[in-house]
Amino acid sequence: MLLTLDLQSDVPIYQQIRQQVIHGIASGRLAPGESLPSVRQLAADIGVNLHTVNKAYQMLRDDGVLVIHRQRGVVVSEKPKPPDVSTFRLSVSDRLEQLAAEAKTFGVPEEEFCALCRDAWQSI
Amino acid sequence: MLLTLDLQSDVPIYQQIRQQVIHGIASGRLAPGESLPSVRQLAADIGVNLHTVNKAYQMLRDDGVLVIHRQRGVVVSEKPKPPDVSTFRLSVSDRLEQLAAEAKTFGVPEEEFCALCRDAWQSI
Amino acid sequence: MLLTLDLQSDVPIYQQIRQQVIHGIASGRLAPGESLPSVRQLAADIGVNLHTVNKAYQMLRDDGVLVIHRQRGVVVSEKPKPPDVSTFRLSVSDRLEQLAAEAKTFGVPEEEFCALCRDAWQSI
Amino acid sequence: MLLTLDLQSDVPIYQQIRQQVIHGIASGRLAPGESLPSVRQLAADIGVNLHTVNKAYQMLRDDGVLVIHRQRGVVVSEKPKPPDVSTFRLSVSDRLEQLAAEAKTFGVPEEEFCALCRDAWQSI
DNA sequence: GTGGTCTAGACCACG
DNA sequence: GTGGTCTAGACCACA
Repeated sequence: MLLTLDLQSDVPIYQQIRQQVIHGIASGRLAPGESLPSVRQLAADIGVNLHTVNKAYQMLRDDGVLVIHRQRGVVVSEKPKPPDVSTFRLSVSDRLEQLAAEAKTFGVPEEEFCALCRDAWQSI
Repeated sequence: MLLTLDLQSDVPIYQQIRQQVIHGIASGRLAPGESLPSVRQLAADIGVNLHTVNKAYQMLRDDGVLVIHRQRGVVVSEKPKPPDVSTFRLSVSDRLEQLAAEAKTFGVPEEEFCALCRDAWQSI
Repeated sequence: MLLTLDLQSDVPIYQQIRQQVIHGIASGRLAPGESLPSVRQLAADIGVNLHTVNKAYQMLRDDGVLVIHRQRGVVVSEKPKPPDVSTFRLSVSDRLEQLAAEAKTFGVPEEEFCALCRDAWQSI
Repeated sequence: MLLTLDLQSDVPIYQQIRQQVIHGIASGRLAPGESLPSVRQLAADIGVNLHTVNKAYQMLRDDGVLVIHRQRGVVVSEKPKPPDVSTFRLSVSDRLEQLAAEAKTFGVPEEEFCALCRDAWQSI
């Protein structure tokens, strides 16, 4: 498992870690049941503080994506499910609508936007 | 023009203002050439700090969405164009991919994601 | 608002803070809409680190008990509701059953246990 | 005797063992004088570390729930009594009050809380 | 060795 | 001045 971080980005590091883990699961590079490096290990690997990694792991645990196993360490959950499905859908819809509005304002036609959406899914 | 802000949100207020202006333009509620309230006016209307409104307006100007005339005030640009089209496309693609990965991880199938994308565009 | 902490307790400090805020709300000493001291202020008052207070505040925000207002600071939510009501009920039931089992094992009869429950509610 | 452990829970395993033994006694599934598996036996059965089981047994012995004979092994005490009755009552009251405060804060009315208490006792 | 908790001190975004 | 983020280093509970 390799994470590519941009320490100069305005996106918080723990968010980047969270996103990359989610992307890894979506793409299949991280299989359910697979182990992730320990907090300390990952922190050392990517050169950030252990608390930063821990925060990302905690968020992913709250999201139901990771399971913090007392002996087996950190593993990918078998069935990642958000705590509240309907809230999750609304959140996705909101962010999509905002993205769509931005695209439309800047002259992207509907067909192209839909094409971008399909491409995004495919490129995972 | 009515802005609905959520002061309790973790999204910065200036971002909310920016998003709502963009949404207004995308939806047609704000036509090109139309005037927006001055920084002072809007700040007073929605009860936020001058600097906050100013920051949002500056960002929208940098995005090519607003034109700020010394005398005619703040007006919606005739043809909003991002400073760098290819950068803009990449940014949209990135955010879409991230959204798609999140959806996929949480069990949303591809067809439903595409449907959500279309709905998002329609509901603008 | 006065918090009484036991720094020697095995209960984490941020848990104690959380419990006392909840107790304060239940007892009416903290009214909805009322402001709480800032993270730094409270940390200084009770002599703990700011991060410890922050963790407690974040948990209470996640529980819907507090609202972190961008300008008004930290205030008690108008209608504290757990994110998932049914999960909350189950959690309370579980903890009650465990408590009941402990009481029964140590010879507390049913009537007395129920009396203790009523007393507990009354003494809030 | 069957123990159901949740290795993913944030509750320490030795606590889970302790709770389940207490619950077993309260429910009558474990009768006074009945034998429990040895530390080694139980550890092997449920697949945890020796020390973990030992810690749970020691706590239960300190609580007066188990008697550990060098030859007869581990047996359920005839009349489980906490070392200090008044301390025990206070502890139960404290935890009940905390639970009640939490319930009240999250909108559970008094009658329902009392009903939950009765249910908890019945469902042992 | 693992994660959980706490401390101390720092910089930045926000309003 | 507020909370958000990150770092560094420490101790402890758990297994």
